[in-house]
Amino acid sequence: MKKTNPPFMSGVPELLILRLLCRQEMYGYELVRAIRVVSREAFDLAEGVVYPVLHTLEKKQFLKAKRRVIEGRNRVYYAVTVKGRQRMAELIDEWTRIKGGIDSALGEQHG
Amino acid sequence: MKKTNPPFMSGVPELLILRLLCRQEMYGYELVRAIRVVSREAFDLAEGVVYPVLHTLEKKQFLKAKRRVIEGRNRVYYAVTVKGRQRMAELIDEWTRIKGGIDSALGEQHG
DNA sequence: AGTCATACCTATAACTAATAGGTAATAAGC
DNA sequence: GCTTATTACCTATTAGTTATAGGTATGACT
Repeated sequence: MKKTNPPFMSGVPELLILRLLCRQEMYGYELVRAIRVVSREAFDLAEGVVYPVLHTLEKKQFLKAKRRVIEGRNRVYYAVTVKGRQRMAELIDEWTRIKGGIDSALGEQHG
Repeated sequence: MKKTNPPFMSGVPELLILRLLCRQEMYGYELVRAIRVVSREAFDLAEGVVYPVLHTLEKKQFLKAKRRVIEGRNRVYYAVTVKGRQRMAELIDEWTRIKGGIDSALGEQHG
């Protein structure tokens, strides 16, 4: 039995990754830890989540990958493209809209 | 080409439906319009979305269905069970956690 | 008779996060 | 020298959910 399709998580990994990479280039393993930090431990996305998203975003030309060897280690750094920035802006708009919709449906007593 | 799995929508129909039915019993067709209203037009869930969710929630015993004939029309009213209220509380907790995580990841400049 | 609104339903598709593995190199501890 | 932990990458599979696009039937209104 596997716990999949958890509520409210669709689009979240993509948004977090684009947001972090907009600030600075990073590699996958680094992103996994950064997501924990910037979300204040709200998210703890496994590598098995992050890497496939990176590959998908690269295929869609939202990211550009650069392979580098640092301290004898092979790293794949990702940078956000112009298309990627547009995508992030769209996602933030969607997020804002949906957050507003849910919160007004819940009413103010639920914050 | 079909637009499926839109970002940030997972869990949303379930939460909205539980929330509305917690206030009062409603039937599916009524829910479709109510969702538009309480979300201030942020959501416009089609009947093809709402009905399957209702059936799933009933199977999981989060809802109880009562068939009635009103003004010559057949309606299926749904009421939230105790289990359903617990489920809604869990969903709201999740929502709060995830909203907090995303907003702190985005930073305050994005509201 | 014909159209619109009401009221219910299902089959299919598309996608996506999560799990559970796997590989390989370096660093640290004993 | 050997073992373990950390770094760093990867993929196959599953499970489940929203969205679309249809369909059926009744009553109201023209």
